[in-house]
Amino acid sequence: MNLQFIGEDHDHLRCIARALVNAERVCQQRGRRFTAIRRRVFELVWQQHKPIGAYEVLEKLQQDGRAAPPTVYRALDFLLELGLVHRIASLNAYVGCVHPEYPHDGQFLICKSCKAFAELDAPLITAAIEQSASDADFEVHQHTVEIMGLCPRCRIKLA
Amino acid sequence: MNLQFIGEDHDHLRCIARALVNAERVCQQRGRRFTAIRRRVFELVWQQHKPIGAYEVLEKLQQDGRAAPPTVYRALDFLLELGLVHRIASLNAYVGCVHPEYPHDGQFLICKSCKAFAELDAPLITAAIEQSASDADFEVHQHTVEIMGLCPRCRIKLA
DNA sequence: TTTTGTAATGTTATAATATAACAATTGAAG
DNA sequence: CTTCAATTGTTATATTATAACATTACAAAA
Repeated sequence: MNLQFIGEDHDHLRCIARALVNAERVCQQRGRRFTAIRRRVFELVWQQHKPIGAYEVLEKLQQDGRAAPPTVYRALDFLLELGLVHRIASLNAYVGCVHPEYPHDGQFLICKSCKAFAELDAPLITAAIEQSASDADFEVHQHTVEIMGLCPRCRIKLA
Repeated sequence: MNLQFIGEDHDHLRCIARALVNAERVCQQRGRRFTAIRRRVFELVWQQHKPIGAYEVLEKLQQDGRAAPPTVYRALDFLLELGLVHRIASLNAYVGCVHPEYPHDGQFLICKSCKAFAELDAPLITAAIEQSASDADFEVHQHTVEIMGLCPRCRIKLA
């Protein structure tokens, strides 16, 4: 399964709304509370279709009132645990997960120019990783795949 | 091409010596200076077959005399630029590159238990990434692949 | 409905990782 | 030698993340 980069016509309010419904359902299914803070952090991460840093989330959260780093990191940790957001290790940043129905490692295309990202869940990549690991007699628990380059739109713009 | 995990019989002094010769050659070919500090940092990164943090390198460097963070980060940046070491983003740590003959993105198997790593350069993974990116009309510049799990030895030990 | 225990959040401080800015030194090429 | 660029030294600080402990909120038992 494959998510492409979003286009001009993307209805982001609808997109966030759908993500929120998903998140609520996931929390309910797992018996976890989707508290006000968690919801707010989740919305802030989704508000841009770009990776966002924890301290950037914090700043936005502080516009609503007082908040300190642990508040943000706890919420992010919670969302990560439930697979509602992913962490981009190479950027120290976070993105909303597009299909949190089941836990998974995402694979990410990230545009160096506009910072837009797309989440993949490419069986081909996963299979290649499993194959290579198995050749080395290695047992895979988790993988990080972060692909940097130019998104379709920026390729054209910068051509 | 594929590097497996090292075994009991591994002659690490020889291994480091070979790496140093490689590094010297790479520097010479590219007209860059392999200074005392750079050499020392390179040795320290190679001294363990595990990822090492910048501040861990710093501590060891300080055993020789005074040193501050920028010294370490500059040396690491230099070595990264020449492809003599790789950075493991998910660990904020560094590893020696096993085949610095040409610049490349490594792919890494990292044991959660003993922290040993193996560097892959698996065409299958690279091809899968290229394919997936191309499907999304994305132009790949660089990729990060970090696979966490259990190495062969720890699989047995923990079984 | 009070009690009570756990989960969640608040708060302060600090750890861990990384870079900026500028001064001093070194070393190779002219 | 001189001079210029690369390298290193030094101090300060930015950025990312967590520890530790106090307080609050909430759901379920009594």
